[in-house]
Formats: sequence, structure tokens, C-alpha cells
Amino acid sequence: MPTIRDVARAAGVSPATVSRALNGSGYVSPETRQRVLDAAARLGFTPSYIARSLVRKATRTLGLLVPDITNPYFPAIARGVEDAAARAGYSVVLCNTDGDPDHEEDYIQFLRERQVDGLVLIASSPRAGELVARGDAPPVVFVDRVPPGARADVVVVDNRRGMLEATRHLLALGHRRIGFVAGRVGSGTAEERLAGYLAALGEAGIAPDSHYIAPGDFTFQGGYQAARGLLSLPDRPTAVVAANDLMAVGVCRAALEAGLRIPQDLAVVGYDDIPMAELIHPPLTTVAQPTYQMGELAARLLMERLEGRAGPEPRRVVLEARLVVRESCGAALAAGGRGG
Amino acid sequence: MPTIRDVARAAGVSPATVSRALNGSGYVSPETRQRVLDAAARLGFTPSYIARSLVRKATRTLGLLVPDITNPYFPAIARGVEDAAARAGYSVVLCNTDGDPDHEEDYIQFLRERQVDGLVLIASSPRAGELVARGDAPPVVFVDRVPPGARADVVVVDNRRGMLEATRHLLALGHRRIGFVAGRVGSGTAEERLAGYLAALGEAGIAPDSHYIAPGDFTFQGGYQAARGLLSLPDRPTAVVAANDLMAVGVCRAALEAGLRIPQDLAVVGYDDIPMAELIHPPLTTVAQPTYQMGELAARLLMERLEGRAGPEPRRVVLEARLVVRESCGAALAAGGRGG
DNA sequence: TTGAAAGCGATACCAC
DNA sequence: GTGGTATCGCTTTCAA
Repeated sequence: MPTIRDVARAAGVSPATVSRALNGSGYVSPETRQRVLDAAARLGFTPSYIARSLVRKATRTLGLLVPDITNPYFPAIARGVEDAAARAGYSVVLCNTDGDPDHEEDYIQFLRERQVDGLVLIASSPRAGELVARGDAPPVVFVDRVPPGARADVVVVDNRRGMLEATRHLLALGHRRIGFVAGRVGSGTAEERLAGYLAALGEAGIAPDSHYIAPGDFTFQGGYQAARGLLSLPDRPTAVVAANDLMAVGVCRAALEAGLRIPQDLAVVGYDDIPMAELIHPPLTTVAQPTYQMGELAARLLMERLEGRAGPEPRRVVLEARLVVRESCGAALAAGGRGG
Repeated sequence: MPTIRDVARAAGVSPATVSRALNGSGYVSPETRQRVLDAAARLGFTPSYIARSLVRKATRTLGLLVPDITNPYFPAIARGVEDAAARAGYSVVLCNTDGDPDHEEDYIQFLRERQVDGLVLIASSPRAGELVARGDAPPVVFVDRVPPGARADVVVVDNRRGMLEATRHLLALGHRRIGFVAGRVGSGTAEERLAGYLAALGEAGIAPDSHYIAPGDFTFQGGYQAARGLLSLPDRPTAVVAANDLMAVGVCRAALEAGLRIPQDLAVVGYDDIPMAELIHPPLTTVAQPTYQMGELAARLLMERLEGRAGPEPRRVVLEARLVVRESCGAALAAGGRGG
């Protein structure tokens, strides 16, 4: 590996001049610059980022903490982060926390040692909020989930609003008995989505019926089990909305096994718009999260802050979810609809 | 940020001693060590990885190049890499190449500058082989795909064998007219899978019929289109195997639209066992790639090599794919089966 | 416009 | 056992 001194020697100048020529900083005559460039090319010189980072005190590296890259919801966020970072010459270190607060903390410490400039954090632990409060922590932007009391930039989406739209859609189609498969208790996201469902019902003057609200856990199995309960109710719902797509797919399975056709006998709507949503049969009506955009935006906010292009106050950007109507809800219910 | 000198001062020793105490290298009296540890804790000292990397000439960082983390096939590989790396105290930098040889090269250069110790490469370009041949390139292990002539460690799976098993399964069920939806031409993986299909047919004494082999491109749409062709053949196949799951799902869709039931009217098998394979209806019989294991193994091979624990000759590990029988092929065909 | 030299923060060799 | 110090490769004043 040739160093800057080798180039300097080969070009007959000093290391300082090589540095300037290569970085375009400071004055250097066109002829000298050319000689340096030639020498560098000839030697196959690659500047050492390590050495540079040491003096500049910046690594141009971002840490990305996701619960599990294997969960279909996260790759698009990661991709958004990586694309934005790459465009700006940053690299991103991927970490899977498994939603475990201890892993999360260990990784944050690990990344701190490695001098990453900042963190994009899809937080699982409430503790994550404290971590960023510590003076020596790198700047953080929270994506998707915000731990309570975190004074940092955040990028979230309006879950309540998204679920409101989804439920309204069902209401507009004439459904009155609408089941809800909830997310994991204690999850802010789950609560917001439930709130959206409840709000839509309220608008329509429908009193929520606790029998129609089944506990879930964001998994396929959870959705399947919940739906079996819902579908065996005496007054079974004519539609069900699940707090995420994986559970909605479980609902579809349960319906199928119960001999129900979708959407004719049961309308289903999911949430997230994971890739498989449009590939299953029938294609699932769902609420799309702007996941790629979330990641991209988060990285941009973070880099802005790192480069001093952001004010001191934390920024909060709330993205809108978008209802994607496909075929799992069919057309409007016939007046006087089915089932009693 | 306190430095090692601050700790030294606080503990009343020299920086050298602090380094030894903290790293457990060299002799340090128990009392001194304790004083150093206390001082370090008190100051909240975190050693600078940057500075350490500069002198040690190793960053304990791996580069991971995948075509697109958003493609459901890759997250498990990435997770395997990350887990193995994390266990050994390495971090991993994620890069999406989009299967573009130029991006790939740019990233390799980018990572070289950043002094990553080694690369896990899911290569898209044949050129990738040359890159590792260059003397100044970091050690590489190729995963899943191996560019021609690459002298480096590789972790692959036996695609031919996997597809052989899959096709045999159909044959054992009594199918004789078996359609094949191929992968993108020029893809080694696609060719190996086709070879497996052909080999199975050969074993059964069935002459391959080119009408039954439809070109595909590894996408849902591609599978859908290919199946439409296959299903409108005068002597339509009673089973079709697709070179990957996404296409198999497309095949299912086309079958459904043609009024065919799966598996009663058409047996379908896919390849890859992506997460959605078991969630669709009917659950897809497919060939599982040991993706997580591939990533994990790749990272381990790489780290072994980086740490001088590997011999000079390139290693090639070939993992076995595993047929996962679910419900999309049903039971054996009745003797004298359908269609003619 | 260019060069000398002082770091950046840790490690490791060599004395003592 | 412990301390001084050169060194890793680059950037960046400060002088010339």
C-alpha cells in the first residue's frame, strides 16, 4: 500500500502538497496538481480513511440498528438509509438488535467505540431514550418508533391516521361489523393503530365491541389464531382489519380454512404493504408505509446534523401512510348485507 | 472524549501502562491495573478504534456486498454474516450493488479506502473475479455466486442437486409432463437449476420438450407470463417447477386465473423457500437454501483467513439444498392421470 | 504556491 | 513491571 509520502516522493513534492492536490483544498498549481495526480494513479494510491478519520475526527460512517433485517418490514428502511448515505459518501454499519434492549445498548457502545458519526435507530427499548441523552453519545435519529422522552430527531409515520383510513374504507363499503386483530401490547405502534380503528368506528357512530377486538402479536400465527376466534363468533364480522400484513395473511388463511371466500364472504385489510401483500391471492388491500423514504429521510436528517446544517432543536417529521386498495375488500356490501 | 493520556494522568501512570492494563497485554501489577481501570471508568474512557486501527492496520470491519437487501433472498444471508461478525467483534458495512458491475466496483474501491479487512461478496459481475485477483484487494469470500476464475474462498449451494430433488419429487408423484420456468439467461444459478431439472427428466427416461421450458427472469411477473404460456399448451403440463419462489408464486396466480386448482389440477414447486413460501395458499413446496448458514459460514471463513487461521489455498464449501414438501404438489397422481 | 512540522490517539519496542 | 517514544498515514496551521 503506497502512502502519501510515496506519492510525494514520486511527484517530487511534499506530502502536504499531495494532500492538497488530492483533496482540492488550498492552493496548488495546475502543473503540480497534474504531476501529483499522475504519480498517485501510477502507484495505485488509495488514501487511508483511517488516518484521515483520526485527524478529522469523523469517520463518515453511520450505524444502523434494526431489530432484525430478516423481518420484511426493515430491508426497505435499510435500503433507504444506505442509498442516502452512499450518495453522500457515508458508509453504514448494520446491526441486528433482536429488539433486545441489552443488545441494543451493547451495539450502541460498540458503535461509539468505533467512532461512528451518528446512529439511525429503530428502537426497541424505552431505555434507548436515555442513551441519547448522555452527553457523549453520537447524534441519533429515531425511525418508526420513538422511545418516550427522546430529545432527538425522529421520522415516524402517522399510524393512527393510516388505520383510520383503512377502517373508513371498510365502513364506506358498507361494513358495520369490523373485527380488529391488534398488535403486541406495549407497542406504541400497535396502540396507535388500534386508536385509528376506534376513531373510525366512532365517526361512524358504531360502539366498539370488545369481542371484535382480538389480541395479536404481529405474526402470521397470531393473526391466524385471532381470526379463528373472530370467525367463530355468533355474529361474525363481515370484515377484519389486522394491525399488520403478516397477521392479515394469517386471517386470510383462517378464513379460507373456514370455507370463507375473500372478499365475498370476508373483507380483509392489512397494514405495512410488505412485498408479499400484492403477490398473495387475492392481492391484499393494505396501508403502505413509506419505508424506503423513512430510511432515506432519516439518513439525510442525520447527515445534516452531523455536518452542522441543522438547528439545535430536535426535528420531528411525520410521514403519511397511504391506503393501497387491491382486491381483498371487494366492492360495496349489498344493502342489508350478509350474515346475521 | 477522554484519551488514553487523560487516563494515564488520572491514574498516575504512563499511557503505555494504561494500554497494557486495558488490553491485558504485557505485565501490569494488579494494583496498577485496578487504578487504571478505576480511572478509565471514572472518566468514561472509550478507546478510539480509529487510532487503534491505524497502528494495528486492521479495522475489524467486514464489507458485505449484496445486490439488494430488499430482495427477500438476501436478508437471511446478511443476518448470518452480521451474527458471525458480531460474535467475533467485527462490524459489517452493508452495500447494495443492484447487481450493477459498476456499482460493485465502486463499492469495492470505497471499502478498500475505508480499510475494511475483508469482503463478503454476492457477486453480480463476472468482473468481480478480476478484482480479487489484484494484489491490493482485501480478502474476499464469494457467496451464492462465483464469478468465473475467482481464486478465493467460496460458499455455494448445489443448485443442480436441489432442482434434481425437486423434479424427482414430482416424478415420484407420477407426473410426466413437467413444465419448467427458467431463470434469467446468463445466470449461473439459473443454468445449474435447469441442469438439475433436465437430469431428473433424463433419469426417468423422459425426453425434454422445449415447449415445456419457458424463459423467466426470477420475478413474479416473469413467472406469471411464463405460466400463461405453459398452461395454454395443447398438452399442458400437470406440474411446473419454477427456478425460484417468486416465479412459482406467479405460476400459482396464473393457474388460479385459468381456473386451475393447486395441487389438484396443477402441482407447483418453487426454489429458495423465501418467507412467503409457507404463508401463501397452498403452502408452497420448494427447495430451501440454507441462506442464514451461508452468510454465517462465509463470515467465518473470511475471519479465519484474516486472522491467519486459513491455509493458502482457496476453500470451496458446497452446502446442500433441502426439499421442503408442503402442499402445492398434493398426493400422487391417479394412475392414468389427467389430461391428454 | 509550497514545505516543515505538529499533531490525531493508541500501540509496541526498548530501556531501565 | 513501568515509562519514554517512535510510529501508523494523513491533515493543517504557519512560515517561507
